[in-house]
Amino acid sequence: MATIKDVSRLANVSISTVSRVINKSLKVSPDKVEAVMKAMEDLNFQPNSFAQALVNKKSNCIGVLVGDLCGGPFFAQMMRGIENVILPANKFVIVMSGKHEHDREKNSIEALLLRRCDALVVHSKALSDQELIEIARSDVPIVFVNRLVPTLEDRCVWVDISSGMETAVNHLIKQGHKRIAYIASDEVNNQDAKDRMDGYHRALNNAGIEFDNDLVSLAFPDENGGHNAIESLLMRDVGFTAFVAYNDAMAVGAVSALTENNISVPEEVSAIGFDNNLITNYIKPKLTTVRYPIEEVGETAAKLALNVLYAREREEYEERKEKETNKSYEKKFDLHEVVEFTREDLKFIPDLIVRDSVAPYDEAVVRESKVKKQKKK
Amino acid sequence: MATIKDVSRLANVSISTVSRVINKSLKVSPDKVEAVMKAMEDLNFQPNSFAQALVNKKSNCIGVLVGDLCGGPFFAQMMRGIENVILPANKFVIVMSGKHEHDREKNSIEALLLRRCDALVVHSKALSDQELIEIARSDVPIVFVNRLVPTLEDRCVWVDISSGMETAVNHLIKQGHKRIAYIASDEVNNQDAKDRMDGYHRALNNAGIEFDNDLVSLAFPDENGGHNAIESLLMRDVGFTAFVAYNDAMAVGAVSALTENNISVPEEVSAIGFDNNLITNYIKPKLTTVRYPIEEVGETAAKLALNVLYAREREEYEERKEKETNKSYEKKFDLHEVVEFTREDLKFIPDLIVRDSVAPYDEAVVRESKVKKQKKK
DNA sequence: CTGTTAGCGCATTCAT
DNA sequence: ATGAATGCGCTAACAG
Repeated sequence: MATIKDVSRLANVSISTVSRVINKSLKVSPDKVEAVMKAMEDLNFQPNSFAQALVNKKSNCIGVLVGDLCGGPFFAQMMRGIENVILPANKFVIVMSGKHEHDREKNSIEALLLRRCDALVVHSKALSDQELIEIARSDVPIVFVNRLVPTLEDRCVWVDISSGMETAVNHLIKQGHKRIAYIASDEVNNQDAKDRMDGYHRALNNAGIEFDNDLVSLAFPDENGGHNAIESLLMRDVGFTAFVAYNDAMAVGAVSALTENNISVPEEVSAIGFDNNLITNYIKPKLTTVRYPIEEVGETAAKLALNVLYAREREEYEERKEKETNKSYEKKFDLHEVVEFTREDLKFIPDLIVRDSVAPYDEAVVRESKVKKQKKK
Repeated sequence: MATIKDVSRLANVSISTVSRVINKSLKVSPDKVEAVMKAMEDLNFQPNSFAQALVNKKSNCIGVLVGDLCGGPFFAQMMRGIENVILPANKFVIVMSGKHEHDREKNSIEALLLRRCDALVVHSKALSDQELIEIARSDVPIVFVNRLVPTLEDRCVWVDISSGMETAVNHLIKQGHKRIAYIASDEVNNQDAKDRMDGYHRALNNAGIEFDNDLVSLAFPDENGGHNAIESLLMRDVGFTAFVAYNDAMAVGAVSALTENNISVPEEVSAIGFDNNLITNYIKPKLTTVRYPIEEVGETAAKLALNVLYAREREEYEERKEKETNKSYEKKFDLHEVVEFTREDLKFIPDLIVRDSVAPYDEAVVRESKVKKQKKK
């Protein structure tokens, strides 16, 4: 590996001159520039990123903590969003996965910090608000994803889950439905579950529809759970013309349970899932669902992280400018525009993916419907 | 950020002593060790990884080039396999995505090399064998995934796709099927397509079943393609009791086309997909399919990369040992066991995931079957 | 066992 | 505009 020294020798200049042409930090006479360029070319010179990092005190790396890249497409999409922003900014991405385990998340963040990442994008589920606040005191800018940490709201990019659920229920209401069941997760204390339930309540409220606890059916949040939840709903004989589900897996199970009971979707019962899993597009009928704008979340988080970083660089620049004799620090600092993010910019509302599993409320159909009379076989 | 110097001052020792306790490279008297430890604790000292990397000429990072983390679960699973190996080895993972674009793949590899990664795991689709061979001449160990590069076979971890297809067809043959259709991709020149077709041929051959070109139906490799392929097969009126598909999406489309034609799966027609997509488990009947052992591939690739690295470190060690006065280099080099990989270790055979879409061949059913008489409506 | 010293490759200041 | 010299934080050779 050729070094700056080799280049300087070949180009018959000092290493400082070489450094100058690399960084375009100061004027160098055209002929020397050319000589240096040629030498770099000939030697296939690449600056040693560690030496640069050591002296510049920055690594040009953005650290990302994810849950598990394999836990569905979620993190993969987030990563894509992050990359979309980081790579054009000429920085690298280092990923670590915390698997939602407390110690692993903690260690990973420490490791990322140790690597002197310029900024961190963190998706933490296992660490407490207090711990995150502690971590955020670090010198390096940290941004949190999918979480709203108190006192750090301007560092949090999150998705308003409850609004997503509200949108789904509203959609059904607009189609004329009033008896809207909720196929819910039985992990009731989970924040996600609470948020969704909130959304469900709010939509009903706003439409002046009274909440009926009989329409809520709890089960484990997977396909079987959805299946069972519908069975239990049918047994209750409560009558409903539509449902929203906690997630797509439950919705799929619910639809298949309805089909088995000869209840057609969407003719007799409209269905809406949540998450926009791939499956939703493959089953019949294609499932209307609610989509997290995950990629956008990733992009925004990355942008925010970059901006906090840029802002700090500016601060540091101003500081030095005051204290020292006015030098051309702009060049060294390579100052970037910093844009302001409002609370609204950092908050995402899931959108409805309209497919085939919702039909308008139809009095005639309901009269004939098997839903009410159906008993579990 | 505290430095080694701060620690040495606080502990009243020299920086070398501190360095020694950090790296456990030489014996240090217990009392000093304790003092240093305490000082490190107090100052919350973390060695600067760049300074270390600069002087050690290694980064403790493994670079990974993937296609696109979002292109399905493929790369995510591969990453998990890689992480399973790299993290316990106390190294980091840097990922870049090449998106299967020639220039992007090339740039990403260069960037990874520039970062002085200790080793690279590369999944390249867009670069030519020649380019990969060129790249592999680099000082840093490079391992290729899902590709068999000529002359670099011992650096390639790959999946024997054609054997996977063979297994699938064999499974059907063992169930007594003889008229086995192949729902194939129309991208016939694609290497993947060729491999699968090979497997199909081989299985038939070994079972003494004559290849019938009428049983092969080409279409675009997605759900609709599978749908159309079945339609076209039915129009041909050739008669078949089972099919294998190029991928799961096609299989799903094919199954839905059969259902629409009142042909039941698996009673009248057995079906096998390929890839083990999540969907396969969600449709009715659950789809028997062929699974790439992607995670294992990732693990093996990572292990191989690590081993090549360890082997080089050993070489370098031996070299220095000869030339120089016998010092305790083992400590610096921290030599690792290097295990041999045989060709077989690097080659993976996909396995069959048996689900509900395959039934034994049944003469009686076939007599009644609508398959032969069916025409496109 | 331990402290002193000399780089690793680069950016930057200080002279010129 | 340019070269010489200094130091970033650390490891390792050298000399006690």
